[in-house]
Amino acid sequence: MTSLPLIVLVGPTASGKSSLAIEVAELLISHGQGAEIVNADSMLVYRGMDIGTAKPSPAELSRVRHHLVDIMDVTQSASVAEFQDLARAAISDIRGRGSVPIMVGGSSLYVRAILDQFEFPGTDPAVRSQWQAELDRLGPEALHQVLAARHPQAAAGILPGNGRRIVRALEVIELTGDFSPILPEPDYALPDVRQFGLQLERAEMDARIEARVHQMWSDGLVDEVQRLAEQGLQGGLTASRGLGYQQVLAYLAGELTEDEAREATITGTRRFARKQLGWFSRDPRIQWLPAGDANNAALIAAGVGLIPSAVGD
RNA sequence: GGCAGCUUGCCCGAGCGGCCAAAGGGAGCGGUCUGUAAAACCGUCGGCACAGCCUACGAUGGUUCGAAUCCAUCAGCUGCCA
Repeated sequence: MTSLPLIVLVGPTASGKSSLAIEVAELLISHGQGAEIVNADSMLVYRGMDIGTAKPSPAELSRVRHHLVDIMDVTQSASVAEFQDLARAAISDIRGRGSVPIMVGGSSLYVRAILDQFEFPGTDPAVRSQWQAELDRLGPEALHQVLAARHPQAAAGILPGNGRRIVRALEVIELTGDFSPILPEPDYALPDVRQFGLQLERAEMDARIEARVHQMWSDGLVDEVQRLAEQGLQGGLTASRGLGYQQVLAYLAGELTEDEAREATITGTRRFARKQLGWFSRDPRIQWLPAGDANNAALIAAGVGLIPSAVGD
């Protein structure tokens, strides 16, 4: 074959993306086709964040080669732009050795940044921290005025309460002279991309999430967070915001009871899953499959033409 | 058993005679998004035949032109007294 497809698995948390990826990979491997998994999840990259991220177990990870898992300390900040580079590099390496890359992602921005025509203006820590300081001093509304004075169009596209985006816009304007708050149209930058989404009903999704969070607690999430806290988890911009981690940190700081932390993790995860659904449902290129269906791996492998279809079509 | 307090919309919680369908928060629902996206932000949020009406502030009955707000009785919860 001339080119190998890039299989992309998306869908809400707890829909079974990670294990399906392993299944698909193993199925391909059993047909003599190499396959490797690329993680596109901002939390799985962190070493030590295992229980709360529902990271595949060491045994599962050893069954199929995984990329971009356990590559950072919790004090480092993962960022989309960095992910874009790392993931694209991993994908082309995998293809280079004749294997099929299978990417698993939970957030649309990360997935699209990797797959689509998507360019990020640079960043400068000094400039950033200067505007961040301004934000702390003036508050978001006042800073929005500053932005409006410098670049009315950018300001128009950002709500006055959204301090984070205002800071970034000011940073980019200072660096490049311009800033566009508009997301580009879907347009693949990589060849042969095939996106599959796992779909499930809300009630089912909510039930899975709740069960999963309870499981995390009994698996020792609190201990895990305690351990990570000793490594400076609170200081990590991204890692400390992870669902479950954020809440347990609040519990350990005495701001929540343990029960409240667990409940907050459940509702937070539910909200996140709904947002994921929203993001992905707007991408018409995704082909949807029912989550949990035993035939999914075969359907995907056959669907991209890598194994003969068992059902015949 | 006696005394004191509490009972508000899906949840938490303010209100203490009219301006109350009832502040605020959470959840839910909808939306935004280019270097923290498991983030940040915004809208909506009792029902309907919708500038009006209906239902609603533990239950029932009263006082009042008018009550979530005052009184009485009942029910449940909490604290002190045994």
